[in-house]
This record gives sequence, structure tokens and C-alpha cells, in this order.
Amino acid sequence: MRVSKLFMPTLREVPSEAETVSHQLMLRAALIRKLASGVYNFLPLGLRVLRKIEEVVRQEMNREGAQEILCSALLPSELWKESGRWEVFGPEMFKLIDRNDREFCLGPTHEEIFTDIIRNEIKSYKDMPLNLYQIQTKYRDERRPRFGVMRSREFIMKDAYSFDTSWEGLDESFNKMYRAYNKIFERCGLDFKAVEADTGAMGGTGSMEFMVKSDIGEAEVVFCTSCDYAANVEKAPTFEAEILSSEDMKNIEKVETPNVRTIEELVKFFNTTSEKFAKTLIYKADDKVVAVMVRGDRDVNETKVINQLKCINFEMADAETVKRVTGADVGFAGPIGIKVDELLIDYEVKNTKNMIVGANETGYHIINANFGRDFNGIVGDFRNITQGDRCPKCGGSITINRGIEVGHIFKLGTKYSEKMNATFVDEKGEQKPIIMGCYGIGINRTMAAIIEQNHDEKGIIWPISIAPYKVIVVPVAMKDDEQVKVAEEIYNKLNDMGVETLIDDRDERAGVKFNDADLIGIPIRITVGKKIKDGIVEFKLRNSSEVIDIKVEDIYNRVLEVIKENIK
RNA sequence: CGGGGUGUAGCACAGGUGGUAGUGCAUAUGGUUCGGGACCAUAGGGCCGCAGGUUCAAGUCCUGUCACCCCGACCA
Repeated sequence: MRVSKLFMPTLREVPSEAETVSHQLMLRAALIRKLASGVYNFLPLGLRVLRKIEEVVRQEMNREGAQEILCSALLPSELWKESGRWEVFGPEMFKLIDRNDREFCLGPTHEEIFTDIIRNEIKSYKDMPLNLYQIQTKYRDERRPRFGVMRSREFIMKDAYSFDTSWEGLDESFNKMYRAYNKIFERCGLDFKAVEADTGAMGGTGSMEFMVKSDIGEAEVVFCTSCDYAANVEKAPTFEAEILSSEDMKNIEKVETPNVRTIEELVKFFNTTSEKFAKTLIYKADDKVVAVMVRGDRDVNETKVINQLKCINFEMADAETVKRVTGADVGFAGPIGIKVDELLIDYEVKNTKNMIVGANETGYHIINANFGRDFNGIVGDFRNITQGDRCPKCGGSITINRGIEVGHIFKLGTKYSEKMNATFVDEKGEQKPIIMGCYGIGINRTMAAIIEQNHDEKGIIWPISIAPYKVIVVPVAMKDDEQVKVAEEIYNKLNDMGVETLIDDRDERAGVKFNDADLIGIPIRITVGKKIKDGIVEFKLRNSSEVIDIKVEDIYNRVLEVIKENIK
């Protein structure tokens, strides 16, 4: 492709709408343009990269025996009502109505559809195992689209679904996908880690997320510094520690604390540390109101609470509800005399003596409150693991980093097959539910993650495996006939060899061409300049500052070598 | 959905106390340049997000509304 003809409107300045590096560079390098919040168009270079990533995914999925199909993105409501998720997804689903008043949605995911396909066609254990996948556009009306393509409302996802006759078979299908995912993200040049994850509303028995380490990641991941344990903080358990203080229970006492509400204010007011406090947070869980107690310096782990309550809807209670159950303004909730359906108490609160809690009376707190004597409830692990906690696996010390979730693999089990009656007949002639797994990769997000991890101040540094073009030939002076002639020769020959190559034949100054080449991140640059008189051109890799003089005739092997080294 | 912020030329932004809109980059033309985003000259380009209101007069003040961004909440 000739750069003079390429639709590549690069931007010199950083668009003000973009905050993160990948978002800025995707805009600047003319990969994408925004249409609406969380909705993007892909320009030629962006599309090429997207297709490259898809191709890597496709190859590795096929290698593990998965078969590609393509479902519609426009889905009738019936299947969703059957599984119960028409309501569960709620406002996150783009719903629409056809001219005959029938309800549809734009697919946010496809468990129901794949289950439906299978139940209509598969009747016997002989038809399994089976793994079907698609690479297709998904729609989710996110509450808050973020960081460009990182969290958008329309995005491309590879979703695969496995169907097995036994739990052992599911394990095998799952392991195949685990293997495929590792290869895929390796080939994409990502520094990533597979971590244990919560199964969430999807249900099921096990799941792993593939996390790319990045400060802009929306997930927090726990890593053990001494063993291989890694998990989403949502998932990572904390354990009941020994009694934290041996002091005796003191007498309970009500203390006036006018306008002192937050833990910070309380710490100042009582002149103590936040470990001495227990905060009581009020939530609405489906039709119940529940309170959760954790130590003042801890965060409630909502996933753990949801799993305990087995509820679907879960949110912080509004001020009015708080008033109703506590009888006080927000900021004075406590366990004693609170009118909630459930009171959940974290281990640490149970094991700390003489805590300071809200009095359920505006302007008052209670000191020397003790579990068992003064209040009771369901005790368990309801807080986030934090720095200073021990590794759940080996007891070593942990670190917590942010990560971008680029892939997620799930053992679904029979959740959907039972609800939707997807069964098969086994060897003994018995009817059984099909055992399922599901496996997703966010293609657009993977693209953004690659840029987050592969860039410098000049622009993107694409790994060769997914670069939109592998080589860019830059004739320095378009007025120099010899430079142009040789550049054209190199360009034509490389393309004939099957190497995707650009030639920057624009009548621009060298600086402009170099800067654009760096911005769009082409891995190999061949500069044809003055030294062409001696049959020499320059060979430069985007990820290195080294410029090598090389004879024209040696270029071709050199390019092939570099490509071979970088693509397994 | 709560909190904060921004809407002025393709992009980035400036426009005290109201007086009919500007800068840089980009674009077009001519010239000089030509190996890391050149310089000079000239030119084009604006429902100042939208709708009301106050006023002789609104980019500027008031009200409403929409869009976008950020934090939080939320999210297979």
C-alpha cells in the first residue's frame, strides 16, 4: 500500500477526549474514530490490526479442535426469557421491538443461543465433545463506557462454548482452552497472567481470567510473591485470624459524636486507629435489606457478600432506607438494634475486642462493642484481601496490581442446559443435561492492551505478529529519482514475497514520514536516502534505536529473518 | 445512577467587568527549503452544543436541555 493513497489521517495533537495512552494513540495513529460514547469506527489500519488478532485467535482455537460458526447479533427475547436473563441483564441489554411488536435484543453474549443450537441438534453422547465458537460483535449498554475501545458498548468478542457428557470431559475442554488462550496472548506480545476468578452471575464451578498487567486495568489482581498463586481480589479469600487483642471486654458505652461520620473523622475524634472501628454498611439485596460489618480500614468485598446471600440484585442502600433501618442519618449505622433482614460480620470484626460502632442514633457512637455479647450475625469472609494479608495458598506475602481482563474461561456446568432442557442420551440410555463451558476473548480490548504495553513517546510499537504492515519503505527525498526507483523496487519485491509493506511516497519532509512511521508503529523501517549511491539503505526496527546500513540486495533475507524470529 | 468537568474553525486552545470572534497547528495557492512534525506571503474556513429568557446589545448573564470526558457505583 502507498501511504499517499492510504486513508490514514494521523493526528499531531492529543485529542482532549482521550486520557489513556492506548486511547490517545489509537486516535492519533488513525486506527479508530469515535461515533458516540462507547461506539467506534475502525479505519484501515485499525481494521487490519483487529483482523490480525482475530486470525491469531482463530488459528489457536482451530488448533484445539474448536469449530467456527457465526450467530446473529439480533436475538429474539424468547430464549432469554427461558433462561431468566431477559430480566437479569436488565438495562445493560440493548432491547428493541420489531414492526410486529416482538421483542429483540442485540446480543450481549450468546450462551442461550449456542445452547439452543445444540439442544436442537445433539441427542447422543456420541456427538460430544464439541466446541463451537464465533468472532462476532456484541452489544452492551454499559453504564460507563471507558478508555475508548477498552470498555465500549459495541465490541468484537470471540466466544466459544464447549459441550461435554461428563465433568471430566469439561475439565479437558477447559484445559484445551486454557492452553489456547496462553498461546493467543503470547502471540499478541502481551505480558499477562491467568488468574483465579469469581464465577459471578454466570454461575458454574470454576473460572480463570487472563489479565494483562496495566495501571489502567479495571480489575485488581492478587499475586503471591513466593508461589504461583494469582487471583482477582473479588475471588481471593481471607482467613479467620487469631484473636487480635487479648484485652478483656469492657463495658459498652454510648458516646456523643456530633457530625462525626466517616472513619477518617472518627479516627481523629477518638484519637485512635481505624482498626478499632467496625463500619456497618447497608445494602439492598433483591427484596431484602442487609448490613455488612468490616473493620474500619477494610473494604467490603461485594462479590463475597453476593455469593453468601445468593442474590441477583445488589446495591448500596439509599439514604432513606438507611434511615429506616438504623433510625439515624447516614454515618451512624451500627449492629446493635439495627432492623435488617441479615447482618453479615467479617471474621476480623468478630475477633476484635471493644470496637467502636455506630449507635443507630444520629450523633452517637458506641464504644466497647463486642461480638457475641452485644451483637450477633452471620460470620464469614466478607472483605477484600489487602496488602499485608497472607497468600491463601502458601501463606507468603502478596502484592496487588491492576489488570485488564482480556479473556475469561468458565466452567458453566449444567446451568443453561438444565434451564433450557439441553440434554443427551448416554451409553445407558439415560437422559442427562449437557455439561457446558464458555470462553471469551475481547478482541478490541486486547488491541488496546497491546498498545498499553507496547508504546513509547513516539507512538505504537506493534509486535510483528499483529502489525497492520510489517515493513515501511521510506524514500527520504521524492525528488531524487534514484531513491524513488530503489524504494519502489524494494516495495514491490517485498510485497511479491508476501511481506505486507508500505511505501511512504508522499512528498513530505523526512521528519514527517519518520514521525508517522513511528506513530503507527510499523515494526521494520527501510530508509532509502543519500547512501543509495553506494547501494546502501538503512534498516531500522521500531523497537530499537539502532540504525543499520545494509546493501539493497541483502534486505530481503534480513526482513524474512526478523519476521521469522518474531513470529512463532 | 451520584459527584466533578468541558462544549468557540478539522485538531489543541484563548476570549476580565455584555458592544457583532481570535491564536497555533492543519487545509489551499505561490515562493524558499528538504534525513526527525520547515519558513515567508496570501487565502478559505464559525447557527460560540441546542432552546428559551434578561438586555438597545449575549460567546460572555439567567433557566432549561443535550452531548462528551473523568471519579465512584455497576459489569458473563
